[in-house]
Amino acid sequence: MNIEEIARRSGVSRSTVSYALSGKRRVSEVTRRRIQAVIDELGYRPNATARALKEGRTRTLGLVIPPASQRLTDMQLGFVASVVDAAARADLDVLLSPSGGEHDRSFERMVGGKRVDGVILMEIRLEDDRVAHLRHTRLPFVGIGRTSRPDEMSWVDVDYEMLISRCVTHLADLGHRNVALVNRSAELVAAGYGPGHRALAGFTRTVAERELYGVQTCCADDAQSGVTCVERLLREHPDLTAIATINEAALPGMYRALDQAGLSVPRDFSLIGVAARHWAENLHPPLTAADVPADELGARAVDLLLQHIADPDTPHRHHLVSPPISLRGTTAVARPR
Amino acid sequence: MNIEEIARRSGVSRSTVSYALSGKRRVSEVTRRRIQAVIDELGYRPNATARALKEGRTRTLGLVIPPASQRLTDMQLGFVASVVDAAARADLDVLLSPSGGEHDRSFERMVGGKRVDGVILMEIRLEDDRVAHLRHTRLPFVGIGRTSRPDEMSWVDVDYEMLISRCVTHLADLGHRNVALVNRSAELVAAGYGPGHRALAGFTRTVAERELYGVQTCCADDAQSGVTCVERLLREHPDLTAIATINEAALPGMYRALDQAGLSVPRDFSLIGVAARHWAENLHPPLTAADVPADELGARAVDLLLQHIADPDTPHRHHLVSPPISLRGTTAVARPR
DNA sequence: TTGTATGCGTTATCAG
DNA sequence: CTGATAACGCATACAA
Repeated sequence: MNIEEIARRSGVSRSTVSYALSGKRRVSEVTRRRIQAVIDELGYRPNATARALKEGRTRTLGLVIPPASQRLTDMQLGFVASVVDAAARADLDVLLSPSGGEHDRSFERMVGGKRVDGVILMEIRLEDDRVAHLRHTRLPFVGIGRTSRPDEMSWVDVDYEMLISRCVTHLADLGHRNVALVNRSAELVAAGYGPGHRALAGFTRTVAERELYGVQTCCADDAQSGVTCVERLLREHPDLTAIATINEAALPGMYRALDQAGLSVPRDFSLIGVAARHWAENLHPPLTAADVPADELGARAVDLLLQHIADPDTPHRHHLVSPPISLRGTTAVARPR
Repeated sequence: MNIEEIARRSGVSRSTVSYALSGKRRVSEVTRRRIQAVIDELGYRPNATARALKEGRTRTLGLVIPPASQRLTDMQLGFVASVVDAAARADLDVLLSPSGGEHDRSFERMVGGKRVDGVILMEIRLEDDRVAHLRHTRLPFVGIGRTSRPDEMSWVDVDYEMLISRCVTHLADLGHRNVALVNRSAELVAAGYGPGHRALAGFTRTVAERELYGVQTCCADDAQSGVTCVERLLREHPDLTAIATINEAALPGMYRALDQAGLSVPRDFSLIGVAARHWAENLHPPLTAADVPADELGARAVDLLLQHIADPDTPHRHHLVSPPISLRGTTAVARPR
């Protein structure tokens, strides 16, 4: 059933039906009523595809997420949820593209096929082919995360460098002299994943400033890796009294390893990090952490994207958040092991 | 840039370009080469919207998820990931609709606007308006979950009744006589959420069969609620020695409450449940649980949906899984408190 | 082996 | 206030 059918049954032309629906030109009250009655009776809804073809826009946003195979972190899930939510508030749908590498089929379909009016890109690398590609196509897009050239695009991001710096400062203030950074996976960091690099930069800088002894290690994004990673750290660096981390997924394992090493948190060992609030609160004891406002970032990303869609010449804008550290149960004054 | 432009620049007609691309009729090698060269040079990709309008299908699957505001459980996230993955393998995209209630705008857009070739429905209630609506529109759909009339649709589901029954049996075998069921949220159960009702049925039945004392309670889907819920259970039912649950999100809080009550798991108190494997393994100690194979279910749902799309008259099919309980660290022989 | 013409369902312009 | 009609970009039946 299409607009033609409604028109016929209402005894009017297709254009009148269209205008009755859109309100873009006056339609007499009686015919409007008659049309509406037919529409209600048949349950007619305009075909979105035909409309998109005619209007040149799909009323759809693309969301590029990390490949589904690797489980999304709680923070990433928060981004997805808030993007979908914000889009729904603007009556827009969200098309998902699970694409990590550069020449991904679903990404290509979405962008090349003009399936969306704009794209939100997650898990951006310092050098990211997808960014180059999107810039070239002139399709509006916004990053949750940024490349090494911040001015080339609009983005929202978490200031990992600042946050890890604050974490180290907090540990130093508590008297910790030997601290470690547990980063994201080696693959991710090797691929130029921004947060990994920026966290390391913040760690290195602050360790130097406070004249601490610092060690950095990568760790795969899962609990088991968290266990082995912390076991190794404790073994190879017996003086360690604190860990800072940006690796949410490894945290449960890190807790477990500390527990099994007979170290009580925070009495014997301090733990601090950057994480989604729910994640931090759900750990036991709850993690002292900079709570990333995933909701706000996702909503902001959608806002920025909508601006670019409305006016492609909108200058690039950026939104860098550095939420304060919420003191919970996992940091305390240093105590030699 | 469109197919017309490619045709002009290649000195052929639009249809020849189209056929060169689709391979649906012979095109001489030379012209094919020439066309391909132009396409490569301009980076042309057929417009997906126009193609969808012409072909009458969108190459897109709709995935209806619980409203993003309420955080998805790990299991639900697993479903989403596996659906997206399976769809990508079939070169299909996934459109997300965060819709809980009946008259949701995004759901209506997706279904009424014919934006998708088929729908996968999550978090189905025993009586679900969306199911009725989809049946009425004759749009192919598959449930992850099922209504009270299993034969009215195709679905995949977890046999919560069976699984909770097995959990209770396991507890009874260990000598537990006073056990509790921690269900999903009261709102969800009141709304007729299937797993909540079926878990309760399995619990009630098995408690009776084994002549145990059983108590059931709802609990909101978050850690804090898990804490208060277990605190209350321990207070009001001092003889309780074990809990079975299907509430993933509450589990961290349940652990915490037991810990704070001075009860060591599993020595003083047993805990068992139904959960995604990663979730169970990440808890500390790892939860003895029936591991829901979210990946398999999501992939199966896509399979079923593709069959219905290919042939709308395919009879309804069902896939009910009841994975075995993985013994981990949280159940032991009953010890009176 | 290739070209022409039609229609998918809308919206919007032009005419009345 | 309303109707006829031309696009939107593509795929395909029909001609040649």
